[in-house]
Amino acid sequence: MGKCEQCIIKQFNSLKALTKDELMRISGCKTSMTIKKGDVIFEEGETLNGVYCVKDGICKLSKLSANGKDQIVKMVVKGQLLGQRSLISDESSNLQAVALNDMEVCFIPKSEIIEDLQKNSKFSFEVLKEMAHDLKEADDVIVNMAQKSVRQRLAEALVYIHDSFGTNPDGTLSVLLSREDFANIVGTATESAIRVLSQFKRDGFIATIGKQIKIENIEALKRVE
Amino acid sequence: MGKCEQCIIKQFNSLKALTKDELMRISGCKTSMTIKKGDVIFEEGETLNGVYCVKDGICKLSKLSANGKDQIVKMVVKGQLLGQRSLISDESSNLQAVALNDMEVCFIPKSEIIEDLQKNSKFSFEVLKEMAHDLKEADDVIVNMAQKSVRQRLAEALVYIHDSFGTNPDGTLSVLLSREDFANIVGTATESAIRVLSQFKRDGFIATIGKQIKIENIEALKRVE
DNA sequence: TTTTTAATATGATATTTGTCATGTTTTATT
DNA sequence: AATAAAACATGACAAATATCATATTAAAAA
Repeated sequence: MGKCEQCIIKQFNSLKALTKDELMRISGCKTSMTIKKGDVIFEEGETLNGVYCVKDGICKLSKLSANGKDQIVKMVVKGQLLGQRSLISDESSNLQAVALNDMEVCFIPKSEIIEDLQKNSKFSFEVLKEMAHDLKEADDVIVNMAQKSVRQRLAEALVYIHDSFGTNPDGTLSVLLSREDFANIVGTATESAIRVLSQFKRDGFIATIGKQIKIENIEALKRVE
Repeated sequence: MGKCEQCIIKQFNSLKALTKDELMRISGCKTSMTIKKGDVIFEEGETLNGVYCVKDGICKLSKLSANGKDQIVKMVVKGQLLGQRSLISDESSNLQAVALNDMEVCFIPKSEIIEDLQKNSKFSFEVLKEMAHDLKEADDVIVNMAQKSVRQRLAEALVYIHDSFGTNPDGTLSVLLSREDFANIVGTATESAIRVLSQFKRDGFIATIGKQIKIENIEALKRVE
């Protein structure tokens, strides 16, 4: 089992603010685990007993709406933490987390991390900064959902996924999402998402290889209105 | 000028976690101010030099969308803080704040409060809890925007405003919003918001006295689908 | 490989929402 | 009080999106 003190992943999140001693203690009680693509990491309403540090892979955070559709609220990648919000509010999870890839994560028990949050103000300030960033992003998503068309939102989602999560050697998006996932990010019916993607393909903005998507003209996607 | 140590407002926000000494220091450098209804407290993109503690009144936080419409993201009332997010991220404001009532606020300079955030971990943990709560609410708004109809969103907005901000003696909502404000909360065209309100009136869910709104059947509004 | 199942795709149509025009009421100003 | 300006209201129509039906294709299982 790897040691937190030597783990490079923590450079990308607020755990970097912990002292060497704190990291050694965390290291001693953490659990490394592998999560398979499609597996549920935690359910909406579930009580979380700690946070996950994502060492590899990517997952989606979604919430079930009254109409039976899942809305994807955020995607969490390698380097980020998962579950901090619920931990801090001391509430059950507001969202469901499902792996989009095979993932490697470390689970850190609540008791250990809460103590550091309350004592190490450098650490809690780092977590605070991350949360402030997430809140800004969430506000921006609200405005987009409320004011932009499905076509615009889908174009932006493609650009976001391309820029944030990168591409495979053949140029296809490295995160493989179903058409339903795209619909659930954008907040529309699966058929509508498919129709818009088909249109983008006809326009030459994207190409598809099976369900894989390759962005052919990112500037055109950015210009979509 | 009032003293922070004796101010009851702070019981409603994270300032309660400050020590007596810290409060006395804050008290010495804060500025009390009155803001008139309709006045802009800060603009989107403006650099904030501190936080506001709302002693009385209410304001809206909104963001201008590319299509020229303002989207109201949150409302801040008596007892709450304003501007913490930008302060923590050390970025210019993502949102515009406009008073919906005459307001009384205290302005606390950034330099004073940042110091406490970094040194008093009890305080930063309280701010963290507030931010976590805001983030949860924002996630819920995203899901509503994406998955619910204008009619549902407007019904929920009325219930929310009723339950959170209360009513006048005559039963009308104590926060007086224009039809345009309602449209900007719900994320729809002003005409659409007006139409839905008219329908609610015809259905007997609400009554209107000029632009004032009185909720007649809150249960029916909660059941709207 | 064959069969079965799930995902993707598209047409037809209904519903929701936006836009523009225009009239009415309320509020502010002279 | 008279006038002007803003906010509210509603009709007519257009555009966007959802829904249902049904192919088609791709993936999984036998």
